[in-house]
Amino acid sequence: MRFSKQREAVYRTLYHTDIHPDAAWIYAKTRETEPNIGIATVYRNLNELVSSGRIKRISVEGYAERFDADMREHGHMVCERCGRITDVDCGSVSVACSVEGVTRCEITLYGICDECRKKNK
Amino acid sequence: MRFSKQREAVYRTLYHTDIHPDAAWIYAKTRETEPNIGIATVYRNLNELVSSGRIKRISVEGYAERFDADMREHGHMVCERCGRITDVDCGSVSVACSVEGVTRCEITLYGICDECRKKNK
DNA sequence: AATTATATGATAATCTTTATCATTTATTTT
DNA sequence: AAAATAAATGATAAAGATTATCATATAATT
Repeated sequence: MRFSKQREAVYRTLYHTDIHPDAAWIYAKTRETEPNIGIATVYRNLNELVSSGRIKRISVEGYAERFDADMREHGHMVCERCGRITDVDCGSVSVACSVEGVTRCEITLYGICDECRKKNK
Repeated sequence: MRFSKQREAVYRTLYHTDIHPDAAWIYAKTRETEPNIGIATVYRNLNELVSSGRIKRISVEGYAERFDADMREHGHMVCERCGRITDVDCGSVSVACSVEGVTRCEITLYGICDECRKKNK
């Protein structure tokens, strides 16, 4: 796999955020430094970065697919009100439900995040 | 919430399968007993059944949203080759990574299912 | 420098899901 | 039981997300 200017840029965009963005956000953000990049290139590179194990795809109910460049083992907490995703340490858990043939374990918590809880109280 | 013939039919279709199907499958299947039901009605009812806590929505990478009428606590194993979803007992796990504000915990394992492993050996 | 392979950007196409709206079905009220 | 109200339906348009296509551009190899 060649590391083109565009692939580099997409990766860098994702690497420098912790908001677990979707492709549209990554596209807009990457355009700030790479103004001619096309949306297809963003999707293409996200897919290739996922295939090559450099980033993770996160599937969340009710939202477009989101991405994460943090490859350390961790879970996600999805706010059902604002959609924000925050990292959760679930390191020890994946072992507990290991099954034959499993390559990875995704743990996703749904609920209301700190920010949203504060707003409503 | 009123339980119309159509809502009943959609629910029954889902209740009687363990393949964790998507809306298109549920639509086709429900049409066998309810030949005039429209796809919009299927989506509408799936959403309402989810909201009212009668069924679960399952978000899986690379597939349309899928649904499950089994409300007992369990995890899912998604086959990366054939897309099949099978149930996994993870009952004790959700407690282990509880976080403030969390309402539910989804555990999804990705890997290669039994069937697919057999085929390749 | 010529050849080959890979990546790009624009855009069309596809797939999934939701919105709209006139009609139908069910429930309440009179 | 008829009229009035509320909710659900089905057809289809619209929206949103993602992939496919393809001519062009860029990089690697010979």
